[in-house]
Amino acid sequence: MNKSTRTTRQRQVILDQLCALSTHPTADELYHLVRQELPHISLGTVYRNLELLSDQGLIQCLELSGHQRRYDGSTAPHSHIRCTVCDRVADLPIAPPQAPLAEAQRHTDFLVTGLKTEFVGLCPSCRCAKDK
Amino acid sequence: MNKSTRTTRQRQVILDQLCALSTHPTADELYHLVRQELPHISLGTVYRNLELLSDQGLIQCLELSGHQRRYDGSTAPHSHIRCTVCDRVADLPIAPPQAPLAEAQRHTDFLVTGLKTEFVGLCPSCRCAKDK
DNA sequence: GTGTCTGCAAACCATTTGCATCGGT
DNA sequence: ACCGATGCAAATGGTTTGCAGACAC
Repeated sequence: MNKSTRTTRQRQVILDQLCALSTHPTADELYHLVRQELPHISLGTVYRNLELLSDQGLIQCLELSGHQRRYDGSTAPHSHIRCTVCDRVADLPIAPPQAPLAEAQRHTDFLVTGLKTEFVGLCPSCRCAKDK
Repeated sequence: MNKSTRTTRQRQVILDQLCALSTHPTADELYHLVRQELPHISLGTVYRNLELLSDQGLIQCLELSGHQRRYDGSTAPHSHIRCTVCDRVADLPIAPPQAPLAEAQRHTDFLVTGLKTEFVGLCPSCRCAKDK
């Protein structure tokens, strides 16, 4: 049986704000946004709620190869692309590429359960900066 | 023109040890190994050399979704699988899965340059632990 | 001798945690 | 009233950096 959770104002605002965004913010970025509505919220609370919401499957936690964790309000399956220069992340509305898990399984003593993919590239502004 | 680099004993030992391993060690794991040969080496030196060697293309730096960076003495193209429980990483001697970069490009204003893939699963020992 | 590299220790930065208090139920 | 959640601040842990002395060339 699952632990019961309460609907606090903090949790609700965090979820609402995240779902209203398509920028895949870091915990800190979201913290600053939420603070405009709840000026006394603490960063620890943001972290705790993001973990809880993602455990409940209401949001998605993106552990891409960048330096900071990012969060996505959409839980529908889609891909992501990350800018190799500024680490910005965008959605890519195509299904995550499939891979031959069965073939992979033939080559390892690990139990193969999945594949994580991440497109990489240059975001519009880093792309322009580079052209100069 | 590239900055010149010197062949120090530290750099050589780090490279040799890493290439002799197939365990994809973290900087800290490698540090402890290297210390058996060079007891006074510092962790900072290990980090600096790993970065330098990977800039030179002599080793590969793995930024998988785990918590720590890992390093691979082999630069030949191959895949990796990561244990979701203990973060251990192993080689997978199959070519990295291809993806339709051109199709991805049609859906984003990023300049798509590549795809990073990472198999995930359970390593033999975490798999056994789970069976109990 | 020049300029890179090292060891050491302190700094950094994202994330986590302990604790007293608050507030949903 | 109970117990989960919060705010605060300190702790953690991986990685980076400043600096004075050491060493490769």
